[in-house]
Amino acid sequence: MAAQTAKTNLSLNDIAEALGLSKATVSWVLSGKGDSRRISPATQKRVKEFAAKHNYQPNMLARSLSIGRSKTIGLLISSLSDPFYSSIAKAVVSQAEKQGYTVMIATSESDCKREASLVSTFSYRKVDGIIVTPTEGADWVDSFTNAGGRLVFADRAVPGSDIPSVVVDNEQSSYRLVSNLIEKGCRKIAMFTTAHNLVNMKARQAGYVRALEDAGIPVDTRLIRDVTSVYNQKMVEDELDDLLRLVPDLDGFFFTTHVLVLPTYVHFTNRGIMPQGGAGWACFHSLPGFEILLPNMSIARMSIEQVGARAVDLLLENIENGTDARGTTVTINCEMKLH
Amino acid sequence: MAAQTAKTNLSLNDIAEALGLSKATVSWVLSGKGDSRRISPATQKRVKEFAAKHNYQPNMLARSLSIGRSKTIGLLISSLSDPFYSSIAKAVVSQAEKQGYTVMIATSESDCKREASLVSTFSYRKVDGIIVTPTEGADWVDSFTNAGGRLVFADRAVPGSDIPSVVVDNEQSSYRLVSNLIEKGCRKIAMFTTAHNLVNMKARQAGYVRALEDAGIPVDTRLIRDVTSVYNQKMVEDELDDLLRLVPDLDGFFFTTHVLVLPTYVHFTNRGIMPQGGAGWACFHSLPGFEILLPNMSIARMSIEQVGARAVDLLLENIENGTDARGTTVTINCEMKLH
DNA sequence: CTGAAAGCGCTTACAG
DNA sequence: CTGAAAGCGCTTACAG
Repeated sequence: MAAQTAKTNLSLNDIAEALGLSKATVSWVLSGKGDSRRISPATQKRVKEFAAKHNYQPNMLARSLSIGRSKTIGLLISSLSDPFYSSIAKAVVSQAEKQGYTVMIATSESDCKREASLVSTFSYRKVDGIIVTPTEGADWVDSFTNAGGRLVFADRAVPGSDIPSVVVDNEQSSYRLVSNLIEKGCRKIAMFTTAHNLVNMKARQAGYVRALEDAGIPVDTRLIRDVTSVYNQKMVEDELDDLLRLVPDLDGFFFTTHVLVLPTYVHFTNRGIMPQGGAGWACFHSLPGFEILLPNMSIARMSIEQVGARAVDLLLENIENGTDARGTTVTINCEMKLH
Repeated sequence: MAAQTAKTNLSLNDIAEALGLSKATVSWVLSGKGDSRRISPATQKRVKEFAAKHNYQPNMLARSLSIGRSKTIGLLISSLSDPFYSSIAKAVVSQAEKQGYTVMIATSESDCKREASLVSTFSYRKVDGIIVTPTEGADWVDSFTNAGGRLVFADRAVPGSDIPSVVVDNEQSSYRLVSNLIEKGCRKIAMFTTAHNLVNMKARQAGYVRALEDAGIPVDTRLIRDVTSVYNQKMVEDELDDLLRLVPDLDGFFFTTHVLVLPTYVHFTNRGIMPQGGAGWACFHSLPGFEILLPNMSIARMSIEQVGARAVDLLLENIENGTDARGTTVTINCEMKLH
């Protein structure tokens, strides 16, 4: 309203000049070190009041450049459209904020060229460290850490690497899910999966196999189904039809991922096989609506938020203590909803 | 492996010294202005090779401080767990990246105190501009823009404000959804909503009302239902039961938001009212699984990605041209899936 | 109790 | 064709 020219923010220097003090003095009091520097209360008061009155905003760029720390971390996740990754992002952002850090975010789209280039962007921008859900064959890691970069992996660890990681206990949780089905009397339990070559998927399959073996049930490979494209309903249906044809008396279902559940639900319903609220089903991870649609399904709910939060803790710990936590792996247990 | 000390990144100065040149010269060639500055090809070659060999990474902090631009934008959304907002984030991040900008992200959790404080964090950090999905009564706007800050609103505009905004055409899309139901013969169309005081919800209700009026159907307020807590299944059910009791012959359903659909679906199914794949239903926005569960439901699919992308375009345009686009409102139309 | 000065790593008029 | 110098806005030994 008032015809005032947009006042560009004043600097430490402006305050110093206006008050007839040195930049140093102003800097000390504004950074809360006035008392320890034994600056007179009167001066401190003048400075603080002036700063408040004129709404002084320190320039973090300058500060960061000066102290060599930016209080910024980079987050590099595979995707932001997948609720799984956006949950990680949510947790990372909120945990970082608690500790006074701001997060820069980028998505690799599971492309390792992009990943490498985005990591280097973060580097340029002098983030204090990065958190990444690594793609297959990330080759930037060594050069990044050799240059002094701090890094923690979230969700996936890279086999053979000693970069600190926060992961979910895929094998054990799958084991418990499948064991639960067995306890309920299931004997012919199908395993429905996708992208079965990914580390996490392998671990889930291992849990499935171990549960069967521990129960003395032979593994029937006809029951293990990998669908290439989850979003191709036809593919899913063909796989299911084939499965039902070969093993018509299957009595249990273990989904290695939530995304396979709904297509199966619909196809079964259409075929007249009522899912009975998911009794005899078990699923890794959940989707909004499952508790309504499939109240009887057993679920291993990944505490994704914990993955994100712990990753931040681990990273900031390293940053602030100058450590690197090589070889550390934090394993987050799933929250089990068993029947 | 090699017992090499972590080589901290070299600076412009290091290069200059190593090559016996001035920082200026090095800076010119590395920033691609070597030719226009008429620096000898030989020198340019030496500099570039040296930089490449030693993997020189410019310090963006220093660069930003020097030129007064950070090539960074701030994104402040309500939440990251809601797919709607994470889609905005996705679009913003990818569009910004295309133009060489990095995004800092924060979530307001719809708390306007937090919002104000996070905006000011972005300010400190000297982002070139911010994109925000504003909460009710955002009071930081004037002081932010008066200080020269650039800003565009996404998803919601603030009534009475002339801050550039990118919004979805809530009223018109709702109108079309409801008109579609009417064309199909529905006459007693319930409207199921939540948080009906939010700008966007009001607009959707307005579209509903206008569609009815244009068709000469009187608005029956008993058909308009607002549920306070969407995640309280009991509340939703009570509201539905009450509705069915008062208007047992209702023949259509307009959901102002996708989150209300699944609870209704389940409750209806339990009550023996078959949703018939959503025939006679219309919904604002979608959820994964709807196309499978409710293939006959009409849907207004917000092009959220477009909202994010256009917001970035608008912001960067302003940043690079020094304009402010006051009063501009970009309206994104929904993609309609009608039956 | 406070200040003058150097430094963080860039950019960019200004000179020659 | 290239360099010396000032500046961006901070912090922090060092002096007194």
